[in-house]
Amino acid sequence: MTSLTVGRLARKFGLSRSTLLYYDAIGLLSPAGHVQGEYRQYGPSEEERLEQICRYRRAGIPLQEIKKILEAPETGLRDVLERRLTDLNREVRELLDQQRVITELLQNPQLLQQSALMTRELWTDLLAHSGFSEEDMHRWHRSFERKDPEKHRLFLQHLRIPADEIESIRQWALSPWKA
Amino acid sequence: MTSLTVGRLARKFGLSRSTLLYYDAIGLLSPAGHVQGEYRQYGPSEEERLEQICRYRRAGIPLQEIKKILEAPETGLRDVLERRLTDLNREVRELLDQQRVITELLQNPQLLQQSALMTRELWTDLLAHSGFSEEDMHRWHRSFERKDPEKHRLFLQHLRIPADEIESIRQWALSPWKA
DNA sequence: CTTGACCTGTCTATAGCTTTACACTTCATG
DNA sequence: CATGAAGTGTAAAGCTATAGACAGGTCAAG
Repeated sequence: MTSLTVGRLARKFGLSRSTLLYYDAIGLLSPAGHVQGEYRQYGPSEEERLEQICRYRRAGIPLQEIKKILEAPETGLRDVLERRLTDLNREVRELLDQQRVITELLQNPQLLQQSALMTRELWTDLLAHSGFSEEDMHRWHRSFERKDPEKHRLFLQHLRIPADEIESIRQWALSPWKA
Repeated sequence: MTSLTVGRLARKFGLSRSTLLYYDAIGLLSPAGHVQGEYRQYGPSEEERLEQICRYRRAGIPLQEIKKILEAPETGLRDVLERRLTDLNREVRELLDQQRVITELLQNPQLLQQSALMTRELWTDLLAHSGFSEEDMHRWHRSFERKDPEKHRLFLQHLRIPADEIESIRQWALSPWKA
């Protein structure tokens, strides 16, 4: 009798109890036999179903779509995945745009409303502290350089980096990355 | 009297009317003088404030944080931007993970539950149709190759690409990108 | 004055949960 | 068998940032 109550199942899958209750409420994953007032019992087939759900959720598929997929796997799975891939592309672009906006805000002392002296140390500290790996930085400088070389140059100047070093950074930005 | 009603202001800033109504409701941007039942009138100072709001919104800052920033610009702006940058980094990574999950799902015929013959044509069509540029594909193959070369090889095999071509694709993936 | 287009304020709904509330169960321990 | 901790049930509200429905107001043309 591999049968689990809601809390155990939640822990087993790294979800919260509320999440499973919610899945039950919307009819996405209901325990085997569940009468009013008694504990929910999830069997092996529910576990399998939940595994599927998690897989699709990790792909960012909305719960309603997951429901449809599990009801009729043959119809529309391709479509759903394809649509999600399209959306993902747009979302990634949007986030990268936001990164750009923030970095522009950060390099604009007027907007910071304090004559913060933004030096290279401050800048690299900030980015490192924000979880940018060296490679991330390389990618960031490269896209900056390619999108608007002049602005990139001004930005580097703003960080009080000497002219010759600016040039080498710009070269580095355009070169392939090597760890 | 450069005074606008809610709909006009919304159009001027490319927002929806509901958005401005919501900003009013949460006290983020309220029209100059507004008595119950009468039309909202937004003056020039409200427009300026809205401009700020949009700027921060484009950076993905939550409305509550924007409110705080506008109330006391000197305190915490740096912190907020820095936090947002951290979050952005995580979010981008999550989306890229989702892309990976989807592509894994798509390359798994069992999960597609139809013996779809995934050829290279299908694959590239799919990605192109999903808004991937050539450079995106290059980046994708590169990260795949680096994260798990063997899996990448198997995937290419799965697309029925001949062995010699697979090798050249893997080389291409690791080489720097050039338009 | 009436028609119609285009507003407006207010209220409700959306996704995907999380949080809170409170009473009831189960189970290991003493 | 009593006790306490940890778990469970249900129901409800809260969250973000909008979108949409709906009844009524405004205004120019005819």
